[in-house]
Amino acid sequence: MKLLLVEDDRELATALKELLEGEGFRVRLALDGKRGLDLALSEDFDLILLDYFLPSMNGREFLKRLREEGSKVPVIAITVVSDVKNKVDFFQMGVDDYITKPFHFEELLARIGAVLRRYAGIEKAEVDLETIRIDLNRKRVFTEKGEVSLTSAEYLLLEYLVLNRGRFVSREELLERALGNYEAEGNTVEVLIHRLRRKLGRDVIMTKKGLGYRVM
Amino acid sequence: MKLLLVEDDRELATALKELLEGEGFRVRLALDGKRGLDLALSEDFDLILLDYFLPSMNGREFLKRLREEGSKVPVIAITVVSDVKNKVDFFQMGVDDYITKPFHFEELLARIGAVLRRYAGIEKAEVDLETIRIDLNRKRVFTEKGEVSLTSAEYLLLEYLVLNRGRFVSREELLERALGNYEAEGNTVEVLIHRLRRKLGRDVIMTKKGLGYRVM
DNA sequence: AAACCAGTTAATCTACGGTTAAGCTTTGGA
DNA sequence: TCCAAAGCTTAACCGTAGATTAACTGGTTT
Repeated sequence: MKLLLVEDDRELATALKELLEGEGFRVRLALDGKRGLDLALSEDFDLILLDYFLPSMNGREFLKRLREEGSKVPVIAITVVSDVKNKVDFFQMGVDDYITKPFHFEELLARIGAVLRRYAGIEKAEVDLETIRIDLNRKRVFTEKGEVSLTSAEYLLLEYLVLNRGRFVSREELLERALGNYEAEGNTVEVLIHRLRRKLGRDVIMTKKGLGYRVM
Repeated sequence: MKLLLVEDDRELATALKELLEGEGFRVRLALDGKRGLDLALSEDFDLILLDYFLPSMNGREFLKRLREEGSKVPVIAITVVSDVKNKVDFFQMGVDDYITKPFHFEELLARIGAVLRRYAGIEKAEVDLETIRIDLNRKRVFTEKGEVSLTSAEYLLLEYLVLNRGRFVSREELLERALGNYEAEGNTVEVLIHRLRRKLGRDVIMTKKGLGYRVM
């Protein structure tokens, strides 16, 4: 397993590198964003660990360029504070997972393991419903008519419903758990459900007044 | 409400403790798994918050030992992995809920509330009657012909009758306890019973004049 | 700076489902 | 076997949860 660690704090970087190598990973180190990007594009890595607040090039910029070049390498972002408004913003950038500093090394290992497993396809990767099929790894959704393109929020909502299929999920739970929005206000969920139904068909998601939404 | 917080990160632990105490909980703190387990087994707690990645004893081990000793205290796991595979594992280990770091305090509060409520209530599972089967967790009802869709009020009525099966329940009791309507007026219950009978079959709910309704 | 995209908000519309009402049927005591 | 009271059935009513549509906003792209 070949990892790329992009981290400007030399001390932390070398410490992490050694620890990861102790776990059997091969680790390349880049002390700034530009070099990191060059490396990421010129070599094949299984995973990139990216400090999100690099002085030279921040994580957002890094990710944008990386994805523009067509790279699909999974990325775990290292952030300082969870100042991200909600999950949508974050995952929209193409991050697979994130961890907040300071963290325990075990936590990082667990996340690396989870992401790698996800990408290796060891995890259950697909869910087949009556009329739709969902690729959980690639985050793609297919109907009888072919693939449909969902926005981030639409996808998160659908995924949550599918992973909890069989039971009714309340609007509040969807807002909080699926979208990560804790100041539940407004009818966002209703609008997103409506859009999902338009794309997937009317009968994939059912409503029960007072209980919430259910798939299947 | 007495909580046990098992968390080795001293900073996070004390912060959480204070926040929880601010919410009116009594909180005991254990900074490692062994001490946590001792406490859990020697005192009565309403709920345990367990960091799943303790250095000394991990969550799995903790839970195994806890349950081996016969404790039925509900446990909320604090974890960093967020994949579904583990969700199943967790619940198999006897975890009631879990929350992934980093989390908002409000979310933790919500989950604590949910678990406590669940435990305060009647134990729920599945009830099999002669002709119908009821999944109390998912609020779903099946007859020989397949699933029937009940409205909220219909379901509440049926659930109450089933949980009190064998005895006659008066119209007033149903209205007040099952539906929560304390200004008993009109014949709502009769209409709902009628609709239930139409959906479930005539012989599931029987009437005794002057006494009320009964499910066997 | 104009156009675009995606999530949220706001305003309006719809219909679900609990309630009411009115007439019908069954029960069981005299 | 009568007949009131209790319960059943049906249809209509209507408030509100949810659906729908369009406009808004902040960020990003051209």
